[in-house]
Amino acid sequence: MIAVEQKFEEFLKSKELKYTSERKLIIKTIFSFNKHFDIEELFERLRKQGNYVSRATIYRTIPLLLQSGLITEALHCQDKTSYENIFNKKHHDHLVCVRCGKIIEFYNEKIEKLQEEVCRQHNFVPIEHRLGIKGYCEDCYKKMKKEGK
Amino acid sequence: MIAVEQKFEEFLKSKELKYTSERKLIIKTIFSFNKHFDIEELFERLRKQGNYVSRATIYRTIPLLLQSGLITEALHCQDKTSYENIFNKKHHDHLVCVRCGKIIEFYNEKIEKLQEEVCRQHNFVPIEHRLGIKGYCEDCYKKMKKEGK
DNA sequence: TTATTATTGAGAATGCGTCTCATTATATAT
DNA sequence: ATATATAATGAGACGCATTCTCAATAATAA
Repeated sequence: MIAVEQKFEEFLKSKELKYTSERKLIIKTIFSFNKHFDIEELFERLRKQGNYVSRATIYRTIPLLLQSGLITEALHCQDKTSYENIFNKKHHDHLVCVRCGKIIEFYNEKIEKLQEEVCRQHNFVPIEHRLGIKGYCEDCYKKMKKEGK
Repeated sequence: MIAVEQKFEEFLKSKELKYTSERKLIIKTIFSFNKHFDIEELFERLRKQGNYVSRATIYRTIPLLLQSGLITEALHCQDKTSYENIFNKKHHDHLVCVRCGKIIEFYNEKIEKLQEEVCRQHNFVPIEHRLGIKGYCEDCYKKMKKEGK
């Protein structure tokens, strides 16, 4: 069993919850993605593999994965909620292109440190943060200039 | 007429849209708030003032206020979308207490500069950014410790 | 194996937000 | 002022993501 499955199983056990076959399928499928995903994509991918898992079950499993720290809610790019695999991934923030939807991940140590400082100044105990910068990626910016917009 | 109303009227004029009595009521009401608000709160506040404006109209007015730069979408704290008055307000980011919902606004020049640098490194042209740090405010942290959690 | 309890799937229910359309209000030109 | 063109409104239907209900089933521990 791969590490992420083990971690999820341990999490469930600690809460006296059951590691069902549906939950196994869900976690395996999510971690075979390399990117962000939404509920419908996950549902479809499972179905195409021949593993039907009801939407209700998927919706019920997501909060468990969030709590166990294996996934996190991604930026609300358009309208639908999407998630991101963060198991064994270093924390990072995002540049989101508003034109093509491309997501560039970045990490800046200095920004992280400054955030800690801000929290200290306000006697605030941080749990997590989210920094998203919306704008135009290089390609889209060039295209826009060509189109004279 | 106060400045914010004038700015909204000018915005509408520039788009050949009409400055209706409903839009006047909406903007007056929003700017009599000092804080963040959601659609339902706005609807209720208008109704209690004796100014019924349909939800449809409120929903149709919000994008205009966003476009005109008078309000901005706030962090998705719980589940529902909320907005924030930003007319004549300096940009700021947020500390959000996950226990009591308190929002602390902050501004850090160094963080802003570093973000610009990150964008430059990725040839990314920023439009806007959102930094939200979730955690526990001073009071809630103390209460939690007392309760031994 | 049995008992206990959590989990599942189907579909109903909820709730936010959008759309439709007939009626009304606004802005502009006359 | 009045007429004209067009945008805006409200009511309620609608769409869609998410949650809930409940009877049947599966997982765990004794």
